Amino acid sequence: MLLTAKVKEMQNKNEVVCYCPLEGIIDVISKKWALLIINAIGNYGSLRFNRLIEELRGISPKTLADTLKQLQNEQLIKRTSFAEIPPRVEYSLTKDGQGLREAVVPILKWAATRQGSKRKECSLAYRKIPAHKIRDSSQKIT
Amino acid sequence: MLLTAKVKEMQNKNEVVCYCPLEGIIDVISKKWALLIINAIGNYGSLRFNRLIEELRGISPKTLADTLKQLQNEQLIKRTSFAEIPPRVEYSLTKDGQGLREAVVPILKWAATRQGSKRKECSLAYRKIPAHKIRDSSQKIT
DNA sequence: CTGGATCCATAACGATACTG
DNA sequence: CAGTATCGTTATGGATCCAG
Repeated sequence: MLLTAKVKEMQNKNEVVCYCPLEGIIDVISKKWALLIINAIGNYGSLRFNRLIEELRGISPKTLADTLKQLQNEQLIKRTSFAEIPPRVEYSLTKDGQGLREAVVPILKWAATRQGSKRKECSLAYRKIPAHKIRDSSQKIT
Repeated sequence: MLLTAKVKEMQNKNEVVCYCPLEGIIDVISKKWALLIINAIGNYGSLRFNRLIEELRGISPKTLADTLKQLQNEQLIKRTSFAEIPPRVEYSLTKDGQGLREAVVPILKWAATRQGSKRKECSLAYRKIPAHKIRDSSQKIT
């Protein structure tokens, strides 16, 4: 049996999962700050630019701006700007963004329990970043 | 209530998941080929170097070698070399590696069903790569 | 056959200063 | 406040040739 035919048959039986949908997304989730940004916004419901700078201790405004734009292009976050003085912009998760935030949890749990992780405490690098904790969205911080 | 205290309380109740275990791992899974390599090996049980080159159409030997080394350091794959002429080396997944392979599936499924994916077929870039299909490990290809 | 060594192009990321 | 502009550093991946 040809490989392609075999794959097709398995796909019909729902035995095959494909990496194709990841195209584009893999470029996003592989970015250093992307998941942390999505999580930070998810933790609070919505966040402003400078608030994100504080949450993601160590990120530069340029990097944050770049990443936010990509996340918008992928429709993972929504940007809402208010015509006020001083200007105000809020970022929140789209439905897709919330979905991604939840889809990542299995990996986190796997990483937490695997053999290689001897760490009990959070590492210094991450302890400085409030956004490294995932909180249930029903328990938003105010 | 202080934020730190709040976090700790939620952690006890298992309501908080932390990104810290990802440190190190995030550098691995974020690499362009890492997930595809793990999946390719998982699809077959074990694979040789040049076989991987074929599966991952487009990867260069250096990139493959580099990535394989990282995956070994993270104990996600195991390298077995046989003292033969010509030399033979086989790569297989460790238990951790299999765990990661499964932990990724939710993200794949999320990506496949989300709004942004209008694609029915696999994109050209991925269609060329046999390893972009996840197969059940009980149905290895021979 | 399995890579190691070398060189190169590009992109990611950061620091800082500045603007509507 | 919410970014942009500019510059520099580093990390990543590819091409090619070579060696045990």
